[in-house]
Amino acid sequence: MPNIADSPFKAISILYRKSHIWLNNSCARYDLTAAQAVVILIVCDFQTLTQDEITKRLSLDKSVIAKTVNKLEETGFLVREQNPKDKRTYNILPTEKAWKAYPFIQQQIDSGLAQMTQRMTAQEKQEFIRLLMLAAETTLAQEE
Amino acid sequence: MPNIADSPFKAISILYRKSHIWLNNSCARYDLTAAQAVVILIVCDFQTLTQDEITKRLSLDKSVIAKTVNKLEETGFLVREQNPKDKRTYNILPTEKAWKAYPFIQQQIDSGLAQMTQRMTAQEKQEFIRLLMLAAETTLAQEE
DNA sequence: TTAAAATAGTGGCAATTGCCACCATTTATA
DNA sequence: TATAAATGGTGGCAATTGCCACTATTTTAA
Repeated sequence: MPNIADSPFKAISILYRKSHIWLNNSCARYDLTAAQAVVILIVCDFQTLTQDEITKRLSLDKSVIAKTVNKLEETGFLVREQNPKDKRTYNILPTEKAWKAYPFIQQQIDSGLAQMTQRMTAQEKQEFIRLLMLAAETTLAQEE
Repeated sequence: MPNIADSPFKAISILYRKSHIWLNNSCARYDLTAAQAVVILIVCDFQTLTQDEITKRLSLDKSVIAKTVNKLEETGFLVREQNPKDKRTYNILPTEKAWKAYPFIQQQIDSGLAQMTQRMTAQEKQEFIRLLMLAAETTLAQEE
């Protein structure tokens, strides 16, 4: 069957779903799902974030982050600290358990990217990444 | 907040989710969800397909397609015909209602792409599309 | 300073998706 | 030809996500 990925819209869907399947499978050894791994990644990147900051950085609905953070607190990857300056917010912090998983998650995401760009030259790969991020930035700027 | 879409992995997630939100909103006037619209699109593209062919072309799990086709039959967008040559399969056909929605869906997908490539030159856009489809093809080829 | 608006977070519901076990039919093989 | 394997499709369950309505707190404005 030729031209399976015959439109950019379908291509984006395929890349999204496959990359999440990869991450789900590889993170299973840490008892983490892909969605949870991404939250750990970003919290470790910044050391501490409020839920709202995670929401903005991942561009997900705030209720989604609330649920994921909740789960990760239960499973001991994150802790919540009430902010005394603003009682509406929590500071989310990684635990030792999260720091242990962190480099593995980074590596898995890199290797997923390596897989999908396998047939590209180094220059094409670089351009692909640049254009993906430009498209995402453009999309986010249209929110308002 | 600079560099929100600071990784290609996040960029793909954002593009996937936002494009589906757009399609969901615009297709609401036809009482169609984004997932349903995509199935109508592909069935109209080929005039008739089995569920398995839809599955392969969209690279989704076969049970997902079964559920979506089922819904679209209920809502009168598709009809199933038993294949007399192979009693396991159905031929899925668009109804008049699907043909009416078809050009609109095509146009909505184009306009979503136009939005995300707004800040690209024509040449960059073309390259972006080429690389997206190359990445998706590469990903699919790794399935086996 | 009080009332209104904005902000941060929660919980419920529905749609999408993936995985699994399962059934029926067809194809391959011993 | 009988049996095993492959194929096409269904239904259940769980995770992800988006949307909405809601609460509590903080900020703004009258």
